[in-house]
Amino acid sequence: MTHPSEKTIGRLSLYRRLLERTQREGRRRVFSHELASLAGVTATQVRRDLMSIPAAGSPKHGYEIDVLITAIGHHLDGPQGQRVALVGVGNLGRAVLAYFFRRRPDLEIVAAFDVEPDKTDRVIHGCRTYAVEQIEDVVAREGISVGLLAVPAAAAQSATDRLIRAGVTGIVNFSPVSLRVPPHVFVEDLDVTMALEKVAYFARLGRTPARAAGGRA
Amino acid sequence: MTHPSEKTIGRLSLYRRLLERTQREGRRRVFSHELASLAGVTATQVRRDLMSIPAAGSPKHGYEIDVLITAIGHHLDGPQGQRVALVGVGNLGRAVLAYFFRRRPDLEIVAAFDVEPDKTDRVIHGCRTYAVEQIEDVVAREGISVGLLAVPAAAAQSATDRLIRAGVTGIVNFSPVSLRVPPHVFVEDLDVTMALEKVAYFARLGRTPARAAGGRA
DNA sequence: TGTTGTGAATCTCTTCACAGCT
DNA sequence: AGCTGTGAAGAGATTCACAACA
Repeated sequence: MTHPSEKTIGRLSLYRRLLERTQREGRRRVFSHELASLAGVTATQVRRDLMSIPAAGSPKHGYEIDVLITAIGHHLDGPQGQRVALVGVGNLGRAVLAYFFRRRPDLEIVAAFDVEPDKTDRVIHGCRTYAVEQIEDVVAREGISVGLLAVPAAAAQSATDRLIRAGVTGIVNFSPVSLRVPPHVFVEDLDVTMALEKVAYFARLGRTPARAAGGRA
Repeated sequence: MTHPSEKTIGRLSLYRRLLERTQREGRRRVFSHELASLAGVTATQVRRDLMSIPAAGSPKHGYEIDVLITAIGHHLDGPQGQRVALVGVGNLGRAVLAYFFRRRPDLEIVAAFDVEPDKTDRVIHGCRTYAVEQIEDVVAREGISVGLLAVPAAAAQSATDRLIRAGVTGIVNFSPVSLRVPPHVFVEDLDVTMALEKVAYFARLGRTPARAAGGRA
Protein backbone atom coordinates (compact mmCIF):
# COMPACT_ATOMS: atom_id res chain seq x y z
CA MET A 1 0.00 0.00 0.00
CA THR A 2 2.32 2.68 -1.28
CA HIS A 3 1.44 6.21 -2.40
CA PRO A 4 -0.95 6.33 -5.36
CA SER A 5 0.78 7.24 -8.62
CA GLU A 6 -0.20 10.20 -10.76
CA LYS A 7 -2.12 7.96 -13.12
CA THR A 8 -4.01 6.37 -10.24
CA ILE A 9 -4.93 9.78 -8.81
CA GLY A 10 -6.37 10.79 -12.18
CA ARG A 11 -8.43 7.63 -12.41
CA LEU A 12 -9.73 7.95 -8.86
CA SER A 13 -11.00 11.41 -9.78
CA LEU A 14 -12.73 9.87 -12.78
CA TYR A 15 -14.18 6.98 -10.75
CA ARG A 16 -15.67 9.40 -8.25
CA ARG A 17 -17.56 11.31 -10.91
CA LEU A 18 -18.80 8.08 -12.48
CA LEU A 19 -19.88 6.81 -9.06
CA GLU A 20 -21.74 10.03 -8.29
CA ARG A 21 -23.59 9.70 -11.56
CA THR A 22 -24.35 6.03 -10.92
CA GLN A 23 -25.60 6.93 -7.45
CA ARG A 24 -27.93 9.60 -8.86
CA GLU A 25 -29.37 6.86 -11.06
CA GLY A 26 -30.42 5.06 -7.90
CA ARG A 27 -27.73 2.39 -7.63
CA ARG A 28 -26.28 1.50 -4.22
CA ARG A 29 -23.50 -0.94 -5.17
CA VAL A 30 -21.19 -1.60 -8.12
CA PHE A 31 -18.86 -4.38 -9.20
CA SER A 32 -15.37 -3.54 -10.35
CA HIS A 33 -16.17 -4.64 -13.89
CA GLU A 34 -19.11 -2.23 -14.04
CA LEU A 35 -17.04 0.74 -12.92
CA ALA A 36 -14.28 -0.42 -15.27
CA SER A 37 -16.68 -0.42 -18.19
CA LEU A 38 -17.84 3.11 -17.38
CA ALA A 39 -14.26 4.33 -17.07
CA GLY A 40 -12.94 2.48 -20.09
CA VAL A 41 -10.34 0.49 -18.15
CA THR A 42 -10.03 -3.12 -16.98
CA ALA A 43 -11.66 -4.50 -13.84
CA THR A 44 -8.24 -5.44 -12.49
CA GLN A 45 -7.13 -1.86 -12.94
CA VAL A 46 -10.08 -0.60 -10.93
CA ARG A 47 -9.42 -3.01 -8.07
CA ARG A 48 -5.71 -2.19 -8.12
CA ASP A 49 -6.51 1.54 -7.92
CA LEU A 50 -8.98 1.01 -5.10
CA MET A 51 -6.35 -0.93 -3.14
CA SER A 52 -4.44 2.31 -2.68
CA ILE A 53 -7.37 4.05 -0.95
CA PRO A 54 -7.85 1.47 0.60
CA ALA A 55 -11.47 0.53 -0.04
CA ALA A 56 -12.90 -2.88 0.63
CA GLY A 57 -15.61 -4.58 -1.38
CA SER A 58 -17.47 -7.80 -0.84
CA PRO A 59 -17.17 -10.68 -3.30
CA LYS A 60 -20.91 -11.07 -3.06
CA HIS A 61 -22.16 -7.53 -3.61
CA GLY A 62 -19.18 -5.56 -4.91
CA TYR A 63 -18.51 -2.06 -3.51
CA GLU A 64 -20.91 0.22 -1.64
CA ILE A 65 -21.02 3.38 -3.75
CA ASP A 66 -21.33 5.85 -0.89
CA VAL A 67 -18.45 4.23 0.98
CA LEU A 68 -16.33 4.38 -2.15
CA ILE A 69 -17.11 8.04 -2.81
CA THR A 70 -16.25 8.92 0.77
CA ALA A 71 -13.03 6.90 0.67
CA ILE A 72 -11.91 8.53 -2.59
CA GLY A 73 -12.73 11.98 -1.26
CA HIS A 74 -10.81 11.21 1.90
CA HIS A 75 -7.69 10.67 -0.17
CA LEU A 76 -8.13 13.17 -3.00
CA ASP A 77 -9.50 16.15 -1.11
CA GLY A 78 -7.83 18.24 1.53
CA PRO A 79 -9.46 18.57 4.94
CA GLN A 80 -10.79 22.08 4.30
CA GLY A 81 -10.83 22.48 0.53
CA GLN A 82 -8.45 24.42 -1.70
CA ARG A 83 -8.80 27.78 -3.39
CA VAL A 84 -8.04 28.30 -7.07
CA ALA A 85 -6.97 31.30 -9.14
CA LEU A 86 -7.50 31.72 -12.89
CA VAL A 87 -5.11 33.76 -15.03
CA GLY A 88 -6.48 34.76 -18.41
CA VAL A 89 -10.13 35.71 -18.86
CA GLY A 90 -10.43 35.12 -22.59
CA ASN A 91 -12.78 32.64 -24.22
CA LEU A 92 -11.05 29.70 -22.58
CA GLY A 93 -10.87 31.33 -19.17
CA ARG A 94 -14.56 32.20 -19.23
CA ALA A 95 -15.39 28.65 -20.32
CA VAL A 96 -13.49 27.33 -17.31
CA LEU A 97 -15.17 29.82 -14.97
CA ALA A 98 -18.62 28.90 -16.27
CA TYR A 99 -17.87 25.20 -15.94
CA PHE A 100 -16.65 25.28 -12.35
CA PHE A 101 -19.16 27.86 -11.08
CA ARG A 102 -20.82 26.24 -8.03
CA ARG A 103 -19.79 22.80 -9.24
CA ARG A 104 -17.04 21.98 -6.71
CA PRO A 105 -17.37 24.12 -3.59
CA ASP A 106 -14.18 22.61 -2.19
CA LEU A 107 -12.21 23.66 -5.30
CA GLU A 108 -13.58 27.14 -5.82
CA ILE A 109 -12.12 29.63 -8.29
CA VAL A 110 -12.04 32.68 -6.04
CA ALA A 111 -10.06 35.12 -8.20
CA ALA A 112 -9.35 35.71 -11.89
CA PHE A 113 -6.71 37.91 -13.50
CA ASP A 114 -6.20 39.50 -16.91
CA VAL A 115 -4.06 42.18 -18.52
CA GLU A 116 -6.89 43.93 -20.34
CA PRO A 117 -8.53 46.69 -18.29
CA ASP A 118 -12.00 45.97 -19.66
CA LYS A 119 -11.83 42.48 -18.20
CA THR A 120 -10.71 43.48 -14.71
CA ASP A 121 -12.59 44.75 -11.65
CA ARG A 122 -15.67 42.83 -12.62
CA VAL A 123 -17.53 39.73 -11.44
CA ILE A 124 -17.80 36.91 -13.99
CA HIS A 125 -19.72 33.79 -13.02
CA GLY A 126 -19.41 34.74 -9.39
CA CYS A 127 -15.68 35.33 -9.62
CA ARG A 128 -14.01 38.67 -8.99
CA THR A 129 -11.47 39.73 -11.65
CA TYR A 130 -8.26 41.71 -11.06
CA ALA A 131 -5.28 43.04 -12.99
CA VAL A 132 -2.34 40.62 -13.30
CA GLU A 133 -0.19 42.99 -11.25
CA GLN A 134 -2.37 42.12 -8.27
CA ILE A 135 -1.69 38.35 -8.48
CA GLU A 136 0.90 38.35 -5.70
CA ASP A 137 -1.28 40.33 -3.28
CA VAL A 138 -4.62 38.66 -3.93
CA VAL A 139 -3.34 35.08 -4.17
CA ALA A 140 -1.41 35.40 -0.92
CA ARG A 141 -4.26 37.19 0.86
CA GLU A 142 -6.88 34.64 -0.26
CA GLY A 143 -4.71 31.64 0.57
CA ILE A 144 -4.86 30.26 -2.98
CA SER A 145 -2.79 27.14 -3.63
CA VAL A 146 -3.75 26.20 -7.20
CA GLY A 147 -3.51 28.17 -10.44
CA LEU A 148 -5.27 27.74 -13.78
CA LEU A 149 -3.26 29.24 -16.63
CA ALA A 150 -5.30 30.24 -19.69
CA VAL A 151 -3.16 32.99 -21.20
CA PRO A 152 -1.31 33.31 -24.54
CA ALA A 153 2.06 31.59 -24.75
CA ALA A 154 4.03 34.81 -24.40
CA ALA A 155 2.45 35.63 -21.03
CA ALA A 156 2.59 32.13 -19.52
CA GLN A 157 5.96 32.17 -17.80
CA SER A 158 5.59 35.58 -16.16
CA ALA A 159 2.13 34.66 -14.87
CA THR A 160 3.58 31.40 -13.56
CA ASP A 161 6.35 33.25 -11.75
CA ARG A 162 3.82 35.57 -10.10
CA LEU A 163 1.64 32.66 -8.99
CA ILE A 164 4.59 30.78 -7.49
CA ARG A 165 5.90 33.89 -5.73
CA ALA A 166 2.47 34.19 -4.12
CA GLY A 167 2.59 30.62 -2.82
CA VAL A 168 0.83 28.51 -5.46
CA THR A 169 2.15 24.91 -5.54
CA GLY A 170 0.10 23.44 -8.41
CA ILE A 171 -0.75 24.73 -11.89
CA VAL A 172 -3.04 23.53 -14.67
CA ASN A 173 -1.37 24.85 -17.81
CA PHE A 174 -3.48 25.33 -20.95
CA SER A 175 -0.81 27.33 -22.74
CA PRO A 176 1.41 25.57 -25.29
CA VAL A 177 4.71 26.19 -23.50
CA SER A 178 6.66 24.19 -20.93
CA LEU A 179 6.71 26.15 -17.72
CA ARG A 180 9.88 26.52 -15.66
CA VAL A 181 8.95 25.86 -12.06
CA PRO A 182 10.82 24.91 -8.88
CA PRO A 183 10.73 21.25 -7.84
CA HIS A 184 7.97 21.62 -5.25
CA VAL A 185 5.45 22.91 -7.80
CA PHE A 186 3.34 20.43 -9.75
CA VAL A 187 2.30 21.26 -13.32
CA GLU A 188 -0.30 19.46 -15.41
CA ASP A 189 -0.34 20.42 -19.09
CA LEU A 190 -3.56 20.40 -21.09
CA ASP A 191 -2.18 21.12 -24.53
CA VAL A 192 -4.94 21.29 -27.13
CA THR A 193 -2.57 21.50 -30.07
CA MET A 194 -0.67 18.41 -28.96
CA ALA A 195 -3.92 16.55 -28.42
CA LEU A 196 -5.25 17.52 -31.84
CA GLU A 197 -2.04 16.53 -33.63
CA LYS A 198 -1.90 13.23 -31.79
CA VAL A 199 -5.51 12.46 -32.66
CA ALA A 200 -4.99 13.47 -36.29
CA TYR A 201 -2.01 11.12 -36.46
CA PHE A 202 -3.81 8.07 -35.08
CA ALA A 203 -6.99 8.94 -36.96
CA ARG A 204 -4.99 8.80 -40.18
CA LEU A 205 -3.26 5.57 -39.27
CA GLY A 206 -6.59 3.98 -38.46
CA ARG A 207 -5.07 2.13 -35.57
CA THR A 208 -4.88 2.64 -31.86
CA PRO A 209 -1.44 2.61 -30.26
CA ALA A 210 -1.13 -0.79 -28.63
CA ARG A 211 -4.15 -0.57 -26.39
CA ALA A 212 -7.89 -1.10 -26.58
CA ALA A 213 -9.58 1.92 -28.11
CA GLY A 214 -11.94 4.01 -26.05
CA GLY A 215 -9.87 3.82 -22.92
CA ARG A 216 -8.72 6.90 -21.14
CA ALA A 217 -5.18 8.01 -21.79
CA MET B 1 12.98 1.47 -35.53
CA THR B 2 9.48 0.50 -34.53
CA HIS B 3 6.32 2.62 -34.65
CA PRO B 4 6.45 5.69 -32.42
CA SER B 5 4.40 5.29 -29.26
CA GLU B 6 1.57 7.62 -28.28
CA LYS B 7 3.83 9.44 -25.83
CA THR B 8 6.51 9.91 -28.48
CA ILE B 9 3.97 11.29 -30.96
CA GLY B 10 2.85 13.85 -28.39
CA ARG B 11 6.43 14.92 -27.70
CA LEU B 12 7.27 15.19 -31.41
CA SER B 13 4.35 17.58 -31.77
CA LEU B 14 5.76 19.59 -28.88
CA TYR B 15 9.31 19.54 -30.28
CA ARG B 16 8.10 20.86 -33.60
CA ARG B 17 6.47 23.89 -32.01
CA LEU B 18 9.54 24.58 -29.92
CA LEU B 19 11.77 24.23 -32.99
CA GLU B 20 9.58 26.61 -34.99
CA ARG B 21 9.88 29.15 -32.22
CA THR B 22 13.63 28.65 -31.96
CA GLN B 23 13.92 29.06 -35.72
CA ARG B 24 11.99 32.33 -35.62
CA GLU B 25 14.55 33.52 -33.10
CA GLY B 26 17.19 33.08 -35.79
CA ARG B 27 18.78 29.78 -34.74
CA ARG B 28 19.76 27.22 -37.39
CA ARG B 29 20.87 24.27 -35.25
CA VAL B 30 20.10 22.80 -31.82
CA PHE B 31 21.65 20.19 -29.55
CA SER B 32 19.47 17.57 -27.96
CA HIS B 33 20.06 19.01 -24.51
CA GLU B 34 18.81 22.43 -25.65
CA LEU B 35 15.61 21.03 -27.10
CA ALA B 36 15.27 18.85 -24.00
CA SER B 37 15.50 21.88 -21.76
CA LEU B 38 12.82 23.71 -23.74
CA ALA B 39 10.54 20.67 -23.64
CA GLY B 40 11.17 19.79 -20.01
CA VAL B 41 12.49 16.29 -20.74
CA THR B 42 15.95 14.68 -20.77
CA ALA B 43 18.39 14.88 -23.67
CA THR B 44 18.34 11.09 -23.96
CA GLN B 45 14.58 11.21 -24.32
CA VAL B 46 14.84 13.71 -27.16
CA ARG B 47 17.40 11.61 -29.03
CA ARG B 48 15.35 8.46 -28.45
CA ASP B 49 12.24 10.18 -29.83
CA LEU B 50 14.14 11.49 -32.86
CA MET B 51 15.40 7.98 -33.61
CA SER B 52 11.85 7.00 -34.55
CA ILE B 53 11.61 9.67 -37.25
CA PRO B 54 14.46 8.97 -38.10
CA ALA B 55 16.41 12.20 -37.96
CA ALA B 56 20.19 12.36 -37.96
CA GLY B 57 22.26 14.93 -36.15
CA SER B 58 25.95 15.57 -36.13
CA PRO B 59 28.01 15.24 -32.94
CA LYS B 60 29.70 18.47 -33.92
CA HIS B 61 26.75 20.75 -34.64
CA GLY B 62 23.68 18.97 -33.32
CA TYR B 63 20.54 18.92 -35.46
CA GLU B 64 19.62 21.23 -38.34
CA ILE B 65 16.36 22.80 -37.25
CA ASP B 66 14.74 22.96 -40.70
CA VAL B 67 15.62 19.33 -41.41
CA LEU B 68 14.14 18.32 -38.07
CA ILE B 69 10.90 20.25 -38.63
CA THR B 70 10.53 18.68 -42.06
CA ALA B 71 11.26 15.20 -40.73
CA ILE B 72 8.74 15.55 -37.90
CA GLY B 73 6.12 16.89 -40.29
CA HIS B 74 6.80 14.02 -42.64
CA HIS B 75 5.81 11.60 -39.91
CA LEU B 76 3.10 13.51 -38.04
CA ASP B 77 1.21 15.07 -40.93
CA GLY B 78 -0.76 13.37 -43.63
CA PRO B 79 0.20 13.99 -47.26
CA GLN B 80 -2.69 16.38 -47.91
CA GLY B 81 -3.81 17.62 -44.50
CA GLN B 82 -6.83 16.59 -42.47
CA ARG B 83 -10.11 18.35 -41.88
CA VAL B 84 -11.60 18.84 -38.44
CA ALA B 85 -15.14 19.29 -37.12
CA LEU B 86 -16.10 20.96 -33.84
CA VAL B 87 -19.21 19.95 -31.92
CA GLY B 88 -20.36 22.45 -29.31
CA VAL B 89 -20.06 26.19 -29.89
CA GLY B 90 -20.17 27.34 -26.27
CA ASN B 91 -17.39 29.25 -24.53
CA LEU B 92 -14.98 26.37 -24.89
CA GLY B 93 -15.85 25.70 -28.52
CA ARG B 94 -15.38 29.36 -29.45
CA ALA B 95 -12.05 29.42 -27.60
CA VAL B 96 -10.89 26.46 -29.68
CA LEU B 97 -12.14 28.06 -32.91
CA ALA B 98 -10.37 31.31 -32.13
CA TYR B 99 -7.16 29.51 -31.25
CA PHE B 100 -6.93 27.40 -34.41
CA PHE B 101 -8.18 30.07 -36.82
CA ARG B 102 -5.51 30.25 -39.56
CA ARG B 103 -2.95 28.67 -37.25
CA ARG B 104 -2.64 25.22 -38.83
CA PRO B 105 -3.88 25.24 -42.42
CA ASP B 106 -3.32 21.48 -42.67
CA LEU B 107 -5.56 20.86 -39.66
CA GLU B 108 -8.39 23.25 -40.40
CA ILE B 109 -11.67 23.30 -38.49
CA VAL B 110 -14.04 23.45 -41.44
CA ALA B 111 -17.39 22.93 -39.70
CA ALA B 112 -18.92 23.49 -36.28
CA PHE B 113 -22.16 22.15 -34.86
CA ASP B 114 -24.49 23.10 -32.00
CA VAL B 115 -27.99 22.34 -30.83
CA GLU B 116 -29.00 25.95 -30.19
CA PRO B 117 -30.58 27.63 -33.21
CA ASP B 118 -29.00 31.01 -32.43
CA LYS B 119 -25.55 29.46 -32.78
CA THR B 120 -26.14 27.72 -36.11
CA ASP B 121 -26.05 28.95 -39.73
CA ARG B 122 -23.42 31.51 -38.88
CA VAL B 123 -19.72 32.01 -39.49
CA ILE B 124 -17.54 32.18 -36.35
CA HIS B 125 -13.81 32.77 -36.78
CA GLY B 126 -14.08 31.74 -40.39
CA CYS B 127 -15.93 28.55 -39.57
CA ARG B 128 -19.44 27.78 -40.78
CA THR B 129 -21.83 26.50 -38.06
CA TYR B 130 -24.62 23.96 -38.53
CA ALA B 131 -27.26 22.15 -36.49
CA VAL B 132 -26.12 18.87 -34.94
CA GLU B 133 -28.62 16.98 -37.08
CA GLN B 134 -26.46 17.88 -40.07
CA ILE B 135 -23.29 16.26 -38.67
CA GLU B 136 -23.60 13.09 -40.76
CA ASP B 137 -24.19 14.97 -44.02
CA VAL B 138 -21.64 17.74 -43.62
CA VAL B 139 -18.84 15.62 -42.12
CA ALA B 140 -19.14 13.03 -44.85
CA ARG B 141 -19.43 15.64 -47.61
CA GLU B 142 -16.43 17.65 -46.37
CA GLY B 143 -14.26 14.57 -45.87
CA ILE B 144 -13.67 15.32 -42.18
CA SER B 145 -11.65 12.72 -40.25
CA VAL B 146 -11.17 14.35 -36.84
CA GLY B 147 -13.73 15.60 -34.32
CA LEU B 148 -13.39 18.04 -31.42
CA LEU B 149 -16.03 17.42 -28.77
CA ALA B 150 -16.87 20.44 -26.60
CA VAL B 151 -20.43 19.67 -25.52
CA PRO B 152 -22.04 19.02 -22.12
CA ALA B 153 -21.65 15.50 -20.74
CA ALA B 154 -25.22 14.51 -21.59
CA ALA B 155 -24.73 15.25 -25.30
CA ALA B 156 -21.28 13.70 -25.71
CA GLN B 157 -22.12 10.12 -26.64
CA SER B 158 -24.79 10.96 -29.22
CA ALA B 159 -22.49 13.51 -30.86
CA THR B 160 -19.74 10.89 -30.88
CA ASP B 161 -22.03 8.36 -32.55
CA ARG B 162 -22.94 10.86 -35.26
CA LEU B 163 -19.30 11.74 -35.91
CA ILE B 164 -18.31 8.09 -36.19
CA ARG B 165 -21.23 7.24 -38.46
CA ALA B 166 -20.01 10.02 -40.74
CA GLY B 167 -16.51 8.53 -40.93
CA VAL B 168 -14.51 10.31 -38.21
CA THR B 169 -11.68 8.11 -36.83
CA GLY B 170 -10.22 10.39 -34.16
CA ILE B 171 -11.80 12.52 -31.43
CA VAL B 172 -10.48 15.06 -28.95
CA ASN B 173 -12.90 14.80 -26.04
CA PHE B 174 -13.24 17.74 -23.65
CA SER B 175 -16.34 16.36 -22.00
CA PRO B 176 -16.01 14.56 -18.68
CA VAL B 177 -17.34 11.21 -19.86
CA SER B 178 -15.67 8.13 -21.32
CA LEU B 179 -16.84 7.73 -24.88
CA ARG B 180 -17.85 4.35 -26.28
CA VAL B 181 -16.18 3.99 -29.64
CA PRO B 182 -15.32 1.11 -31.99
CA PRO B 183 -11.72 -0.13 -31.94
CA HIS B 184 -10.60 1.77 -35.03
CA VAL B 185 -11.43 5.17 -33.51
CA PHE B 186 -8.83 6.95 -31.40
CA VAL B 187 -9.95 9.14 -28.50
CA GLU B 188 -7.82 11.62 -26.56
CA ASP B 189 -9.42 12.96 -23.39
CA LEU B 190 -8.71 16.47 -22.17
CA ASP B 191 -10.53 16.37 -18.87
CA VAL B 192 -10.27 19.69 -17.03
CA THR B 193 -11.88 18.39 -13.85
CA MET B 194 -9.48 15.46 -13.63
CA ALA B 195 -6.53 17.78 -14.27
CA LEU B 196 -7.66 20.23 -11.60
CA GLU B 197 -8.23 17.51 -9.01
CA LYS B 198 -4.87 15.95 -9.77
CA VAL B 199 -3.10 19.29 -9.45
CA ALA B 200 -4.94 20.11 -6.24
CA TYR B 201 -3.87 16.76 -4.81
CA PHE B 202 -0.17 17.16 -5.60
CA ALA B 203 -0.24 20.87 -4.71
CA ARG B 204 -1.47 19.90 -1.26
CA LEU B 205 1.08 17.13 -0.87
CA GLY B 206 3.86 19.51 -1.85
CA ARG B 207 5.63 16.79 -3.71
CA THR B 208 5.86 15.74 -7.31
CA PRO B 209 5.09 12.13 -8.15
CA ALA B 210 8.45 10.48 -8.68
CA ARG B 211 9.74 12.71 -11.40
CA ALA B 212 11.39 16.10 -11.79
CA ALA B 213 8.83 18.88 -11.64
CA GLY B 214 8.18 21.02 -14.66
CA GLY B 215 8.31 18.20 -17.14
CA ARG B 216 5.47 17.46 -19.44
CA ALA B 217 3.15 14.66 -18.42
C1' DT C 1 -20.44 -19.68 -9.39
C1' DG C 2 -18.82 -15.11 -9.53
C1' DT C 3 -16.30 -11.67 -7.24
C1' DT C 4 -12.48 -9.45 -4.44
C1' DG C 5 -7.63 -8.84 -3.28
C1' DT C 6 -2.94 -9.51 -4.63
C1' DG C 7 1.79 -11.80 -5.74
C1' DA C 8 4.07 -12.58 -9.89
C1' DA C 9 4.74 -11.97 -14.69
C1' DT C 10 4.58 -8.99 -18.47
C1' DC C 11 4.69 -5.01 -20.94
C1' DT C 12 5.99 -0.23 -21.78
C1' DC C 13 8.69 3.68 -21.11
C1' DT C 14 12.80 6.03 -19.40
C1' DT C 15 17.46 6.33 -18.11
C1' DC C 16 22.17 4.57 -17.99
C1' DA C 17 26.39 3.71 -20.07
C1' DC C 18 29.32 3.86 -23.64
C1' DA C 19 31.08 3.16 -28.51
C1' DG C 20 31.83 6.06 -32.41
C1' DC C 21 32.25 10.34 -34.59
C1' DT C 22 34.05 15.03 -35.61
C1' DA D 1 36.19 17.47 -25.31
C1' DG D 2 31.46 17.06 -26.33
C1' DC D 3 27.92 15.25 -28.81
C1' DT D 4 25.02 11.54 -31.24
C1' DG D 5 23.04 6.95 -31.56
C1' DT D 6 21.80 2.83 -29.17
C1' DG D 7 22.08 -1.80 -26.51
C1' DA D 8 21.08 -2.92 -21.99
C1' DA D 9 19.42 -2.04 -17.50
C1' DG D 10 16.05 -0.02 -14.62
C1' DA D 11 11.60 1.83 -13.20
C1' DG D 12 6.82 1.97 -13.52
C1' DA D 13 2.39 0.54 -14.94
C1' DT D 14 -0.78 -3.05 -16.42
C1' DT D 15 -2.38 -7.60 -16.80
C1' DC D 16 -2.33 -12.51 -15.49
C1' DA D 17 -3.48 -16.02 -12.53
C1' DC D 18 -5.30 -17.68 -8.58
C1' DA D 19 -6.26 -18.11 -3.49
C1' DA D 20 -9.91 -16.70 -0.40
C1' DC D 21 -14.46 -15.71 0.22
C1' DA D 22 -19.72 -15.33 0.32
